[in-house]
This record gives sequence, structure tokens and C-alpha cells, in this order.
Amino acid sequence: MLFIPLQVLKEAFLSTLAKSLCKAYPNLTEVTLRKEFVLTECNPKHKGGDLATPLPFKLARYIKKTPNQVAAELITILSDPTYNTPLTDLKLAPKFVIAGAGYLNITLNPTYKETLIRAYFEHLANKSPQLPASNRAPRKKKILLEYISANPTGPLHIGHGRWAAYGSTLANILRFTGHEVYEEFYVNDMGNQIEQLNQTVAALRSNKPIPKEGYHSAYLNIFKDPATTTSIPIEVILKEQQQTLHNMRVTFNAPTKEEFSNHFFRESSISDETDIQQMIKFLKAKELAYEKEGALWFAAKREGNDDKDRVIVKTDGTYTYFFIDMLYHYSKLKRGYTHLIDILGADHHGYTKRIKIASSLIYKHLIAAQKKEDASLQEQPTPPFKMDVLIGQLVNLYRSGKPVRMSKRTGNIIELSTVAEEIGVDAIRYFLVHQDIASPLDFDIDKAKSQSLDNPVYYIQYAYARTCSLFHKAQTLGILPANLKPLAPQHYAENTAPHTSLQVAIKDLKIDYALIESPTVNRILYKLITFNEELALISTSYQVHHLPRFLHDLASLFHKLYNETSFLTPKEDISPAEKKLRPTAYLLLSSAVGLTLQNGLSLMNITAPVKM
RNA sequence: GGGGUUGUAGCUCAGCUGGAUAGAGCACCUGUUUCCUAAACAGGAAGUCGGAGGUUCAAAUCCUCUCAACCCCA
Repeated sequence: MLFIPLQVLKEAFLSTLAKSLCKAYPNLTEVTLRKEFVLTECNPKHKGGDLATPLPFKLARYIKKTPNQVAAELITILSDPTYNTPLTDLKLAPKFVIAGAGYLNITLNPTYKETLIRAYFEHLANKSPQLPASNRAPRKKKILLEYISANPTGPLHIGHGRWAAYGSTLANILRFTGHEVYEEFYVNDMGNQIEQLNQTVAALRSNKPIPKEGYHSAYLNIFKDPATTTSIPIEVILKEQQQTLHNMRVTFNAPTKEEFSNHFFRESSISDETDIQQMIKFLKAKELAYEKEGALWFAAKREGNDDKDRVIVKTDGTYTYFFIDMLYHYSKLKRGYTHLIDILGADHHGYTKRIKIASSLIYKHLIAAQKKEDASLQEQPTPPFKMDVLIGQLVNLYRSGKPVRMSKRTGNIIELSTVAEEIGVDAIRYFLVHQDIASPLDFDIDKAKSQSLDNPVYYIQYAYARTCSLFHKAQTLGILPANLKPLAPQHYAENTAPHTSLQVAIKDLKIDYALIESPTVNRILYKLITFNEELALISTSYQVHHLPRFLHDLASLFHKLYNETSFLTPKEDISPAEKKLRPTAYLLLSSAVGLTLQNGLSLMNITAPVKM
């Protein structure tokens, strides 16, 4: 069963309105109506209902009446049996109120809400496919996500940590919304910097002074150890980086022939002279490259309005970083990825135009070549190519409020592994992902340490732990419905394997929503049913920070409910039947909240402890 | 000189496909535990949404100009 209730609601409203309105007003098309119809949560401050829409304001222009009059007309149509069959089929029994200058507020009946919570719960329990909330579901894509991409000349720092946390979370979300995603870490193991690293290490090993252009990081002193005299510097450093990432719950493996494991991709692996000459030949043949002043230029300006053309082969015959990167992107396309996402630091923003132009031109060529080779492909449409370059702002490091300049050359570097160890992986992952990557992140080491206990991640985890403890308590009290087996005692003892072990015979359980309905419960319900929609949105906007905020909101609502309600031992003087039914309804709601929090946290690679 | 990002409460930031009285967290003040974990909750105080114009029934959000910070390119 596909869980898209809010979308179902929208469609029911839309089709009801379209039937009558579009007939009555020829200048109003269904397309326009769809575009203008926004359904939101009714602002809880206004207490006018569950859902709200400012549609009357929008339609006033087409219908040439005041928003209030339009709202009244909409209510007439929505209540008219000749039009509202889509609504009556859903058994919504909605009530409408005109609010403010022309808002339409909608209240749904408890029976429908019960259906919603039941549908959501079944969706969670059965692990039914997670599909985008939009009825125009985007097709499944094969995505290659490139992130971090540090030079192997030193340990990773907090800035890399930001890409690591962000990139891995984005990959999880894209997979959750139905795409095939492959993560890659590009290793710049060629060029000047590696040369200087090797010279530095050689100097250290022979106790000579480090060259001026070399690296002065204290970290490199590990190479003074006689045990490492035969090891290759970048291999040691790469292994270290891999370990640091692994500790951050980001796993990249060494490249293998196996296609589908996230891995390091080495620049050196594409420096095959045959490939290079082929690429040059291709570019020249297509007049995408030309010689000038002894260098070879890529016609980036002519082909895609970059500011200017770019050098790819320098006068001394060496290749530019850009050219090698073109080959790297060519390799991505050759491997069959039609959607490339690169996450780069803000200092690379001038670079995005040329690499996008180059990639799309290479893609065209590749498809053309494939069609030439295989005649059967000729009739087929070219699969759409998409490339997104996400520019993330850097991390500004502070120590007790004072900025810390980081430089690998001078050796002033705060290692990611150190910070992760000190404030904890859950906390640092949350911290690095909770803010829009388009804005610079100020990271104060001392503050992060002192605040680690105030980190909002614990607030969310605590809400989750509370949902678990409710089940534990219900078991202890002996009031857990027989067909609800949420938490085996050993799970509680070991603090592992939480709600996923739920076995729910939900069909046999009576959920009486009317018994528990309250403003807070309604808001929780709205939050729950929009979870998938939120994720679908993130999968196209890449605004990953919406997820932690969503979870924080949900946790907050649950804490609120927890405080204002006695779930298991109803205080009021109520009938014995209700006394039995009410805890069950609350347990199911709590369980839905718990599963949602758990899903959300796991998308961020953050743990969800059963108890804290 | 050209370009990118940012500017919202004392601090850190959400909100930006235009919608009701601009929201969180931290810090500050006042309350709430014989009751399932107080790592929580309720309430209070705190804002000319950098500035100026414009479009609109409606602008933090869109357009133009402008100021400031950081970064990239020449």
C-alpha cells in the first residue's frame, strides 16, 4: 500500500472543485487551479481547523469577486453532492470555515484521521515502498554522488566532515526516495602537492630540514617512525582518512571491479595516456578544442557561455587539473550514470560552469558513439542527463570565540577525528548537517565541547527513547494489547534493535482517534503524514537540513504531548472500555512517532537508543 | 573591474515556488516532578527581516538600486 494521504486529499479537493469551477469560469483552467491550490497545516495559533488554503485569494482574480465571496462559493461546491463524490468517497466529512480575509479552513473528522494513522502505520510496519508524494513521480535515477574529495596530504579536518555528513545523508535520502545512488571520493593523488609531500617525508626520514614549499604539519612526524620507512606516504594518509570517515559512519572502500560499492576514485587511475589522447582527438574533431599560444584550449565560452575558454594542455605539455577532471567525469558517464552530483567547496564556485559544460558535451558524444555502434539504440530517445554542482560554504573554525586559521602547510590543523571523538559521532553529525550548506558554518571547538550535552540530537533521541519506554511500561503494567509485541526485554537491556521488531496485527486493533484527539495529537498526525513529502522535497532541493529540523519539530510535539497526557493510566473518570482503548490508541500513535524518528535519524546515520 | 554566497531576536540560525500576529535553539526571567525517564513541559521578555524604491488585495520572500562581510576570477 502506497502511503500518500496528503496527496490523496489534495486530489480529492482539486477534482471536486475542477468539475464545477472550470465549467463556470472559462478563464480558469484545471492547470491554473492545480497551480494555485496550496494545502497547508492550519496555523495552530488560529485554531480554525486542521488544514488551510489561501485559494480564495488566488481565485479572486479569475472569478472577479472578493476573496470572501469566492470562499463562500468554494464551500458551496465542496458541500454539493453532485460534485463532491471524491470527497465523500474518502469519508472525510470535512467542515469548512472562512477565516480572516478569505482563508478557507478545513476540519477533518476523527474517523478519517484514524484512517490516516492506520495507513501510515501499516506503511511503516510493512516497509512498503517509499515513493515521492507527488503524483508525477520522478523516474528512478542512477546517481553518482561525489563528495569530500580531499588531497591525501594530511588528515581530514572539520570542513571535510561537513561534506562527509551532508553527502552521506543526501545519499541516504536519495536512496530512500527510490533512486540508485553510488558515492565516490575523488583522490587527487597526482601533481605538485604529492611531489611536495614526498619531499617532505623524505626530509623527515633522513632528519633533514623540511623544504620551504613542503608541509610542516606535526601530523607528518609519524613518518619519522622507523617502522614506516618503506611505506608510501599517500597510502598511509589515505588509510588514515578512510578510518576517520569510517568512524564518522561514512564508508568508502578501495576501488574494486565491483561497481556498486562506494569507493575512493584515484586521479592516477585515469591518467592513461591512450585515454588522454583519445579525449584530445575527440575534442579537436568536434572543434571543442583549439591550439593557441602553444597551449590547447577548451572552448568553454562558445559552448556554454563560460566567461572564457580554458586551457587543458599547458605549453609545457602537462595537463591542467580541469582536463583530468573532464576525464574523471567521462569515466562516470561511461559507467552509466545519467545524473551526476558534485559537492564542492565555495572556493570552487568559479569552476562549476566549465565542468558542467564539459560533462554535458562529453555525454552527448558518448551517446552518439553508442548509437553508432549499436544500431538498435538509434531509435531510442537519449536518456536525459542531469548534473548538479552543489556549492557548500566552508567551515570557519573558532576556539573560544577567536578565529583559527587552518593551513596544512603551516600545520595548524584541527583534525576531524579529534573533534568527532571529543563531542561524539551522533552530536557532530547532527551539528554538521543541521544547517543549510549554502551558509558558512561557524564552528567553535570549545563551544561545541561544552554544548555537546545540549546538542539537539539528544532532544530527538530522548523523544525516541520515550516512545520505547512507553511500551516497556505498558508491558510491565500488563496493559499491552496481546497482538502488539513491541520490545523484547533483551532489546531493552541491550539498548538495541528497537521498534523495527514491532509485530503489529493492526487490523485487529481498535484505534479510536476520537478518544485521543487533541490539538497536539492533530499536529503530530499532520507531521507524520508529511514525512514522506518532506523527504521527496529534499531529494530534489538537496536541502538536507530540513530533515533534522523536521525531526526536532516532531520530537518537540511528542514531548509536549507526553507532558500534557497520561497515556497509560487515564486520569479522568472514564468507562472501563475507554480505559482500555485509550492507551492502545496512544501506544499506536507513539509507535508511529518512534518509527518516524528512528527512520529519520538513521537517514542521518545517527543512532536511536532505546533508553538514555 | 566581473562573479558567487551571506545579511532575520543579545548569540547561532530556520523560514525565501508571495499568504493569517515573522519562528526555533542557546542565554535571561517565572512556574511545573507522590504520575510512563525533568536530557522534558508551560509561560514571560526579546525583531524598523542590512537600507531605499517598485510590483501586488498581500513582500522577510519577487524586481531594481544600494551598503556590508566572506570567497572566486582577472
